[in-house]
Amino acid sequence: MTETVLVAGSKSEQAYHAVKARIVEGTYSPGYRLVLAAIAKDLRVSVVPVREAIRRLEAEGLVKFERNVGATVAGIDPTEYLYTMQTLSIVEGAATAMSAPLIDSLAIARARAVNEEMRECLQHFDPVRFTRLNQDFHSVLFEHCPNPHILDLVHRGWNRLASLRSSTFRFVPGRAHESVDEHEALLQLIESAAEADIIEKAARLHRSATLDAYLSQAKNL
Amino acid sequence: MTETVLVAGSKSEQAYHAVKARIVEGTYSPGYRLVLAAIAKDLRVSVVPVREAIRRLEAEGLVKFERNVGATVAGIDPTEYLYTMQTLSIVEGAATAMSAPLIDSLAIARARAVNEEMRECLQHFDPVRFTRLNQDFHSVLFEHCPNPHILDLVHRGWNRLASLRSSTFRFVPGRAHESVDEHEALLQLIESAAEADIIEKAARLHRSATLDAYLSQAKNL
DNA sequence: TGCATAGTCATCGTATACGATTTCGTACTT
DNA sequence: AAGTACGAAATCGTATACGATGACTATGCA
Repeated sequence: MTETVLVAGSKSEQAYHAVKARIVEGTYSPGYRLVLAAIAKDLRVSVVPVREAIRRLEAEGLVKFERNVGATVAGIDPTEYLYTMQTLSIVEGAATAMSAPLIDSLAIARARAVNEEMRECLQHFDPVRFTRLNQDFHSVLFEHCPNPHILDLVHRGWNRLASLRSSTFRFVPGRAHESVDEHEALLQLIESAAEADIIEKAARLHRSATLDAYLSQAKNL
Repeated sequence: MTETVLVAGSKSEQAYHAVKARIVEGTYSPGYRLVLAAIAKDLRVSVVPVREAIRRLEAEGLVKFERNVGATVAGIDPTEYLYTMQTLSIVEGAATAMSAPLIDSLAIARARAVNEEMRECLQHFDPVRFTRLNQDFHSVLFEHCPNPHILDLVHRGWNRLASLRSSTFRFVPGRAHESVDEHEALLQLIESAAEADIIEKAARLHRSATLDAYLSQAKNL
């Protein structure tokens, strides 16, 4: 398995994807200090493309940047988490609703299969695996969204959440069960070609509920 | 009046704001070819900070970038316009709804005053002025949104629309009158502390209606 | 002993230089 | 006359180099 991506195009691209990957997979955990020279040496490029990469990641909110000081991996303080989830609930809800009429029965079946895997996963609960399946499931639902801007916003939201090291469900394991049920309900709405409004609201609430669970959990700490 | 901004901080910042300003105010119109060296010479800096600025603008969608070819001011082909308006309808609707409970009566009065100006403006219709007032009006409504991510998305949407040279209402003057009425309706909803759902839907429809008007207009060309 | 200040080190910010790629124009061939 | 191929100019991409800024440490004074 080659470490460096082959199709990388420009060095800036390479650097961008490399750093992003390390953030998402947790090699660079929140608060990690991103030193340009060090990354450049590591990737065998000069600092210039690395700078560009960092700035792009900053624009996506994965990295916090301070002039003349440096870049750090954006922490997920609880406030940020709230903002991100709230934003995602809105854009993902919209994306799912817009996507729904375009989802064929094959894709529905695929999503349902993933959801069944999630249900099985409830037995020997593994939050990390569960979270990845969760993303897979939702991807099927919103990926057909015809508006690329909205789709992009959804992706950005998921990316930011991914930089939470492991998983939302580590904090709120109780949500996992409900989550699976709500997924099935969502699928049935889509199959029955429900109104866009209805689907949007369901998708939005599904996410808000996870956020609420997290918040009431956090309050007890 | 000094041409260069004083608080500009880094050269990258300077370049970013300078180029952005020129795009928004129309000095660089859509399709304009942004040549790094030329801009750098013009701003008395080297190309490196200009590159960074361009990349940031690319991330915001104001600039289209092609490897080894160059950057151009993002055109507003009708499709892009549609996507942007659709996205804006969603995030602005949400922002307005979240903002609504925090708007005090003073701000309401201010918004109403702006709307009255718009109504007067209907007599000797000036699309550019009308559009600016329109932005002022909506700013009052969504600016209190407590979620900075969502607010940022709204601003980005408006910025992209601003790079339309003059005005939406140049194309759909018929919408102007209805628009003013819908504004008043929105204000009354907010004053009466209507449910967030209701406000969100109203704000969203208000924008979609403009989009629909544009689309049916465009179909006739 | 504690705080202030100066000096050094790490790191970022920008300029300049050169190599790589694309595009456009011109000349040649069919 | 039209199309293709070659070459030159324009522009981008990256590396290296140096200046600027902020952080840390050590030393001296209160």
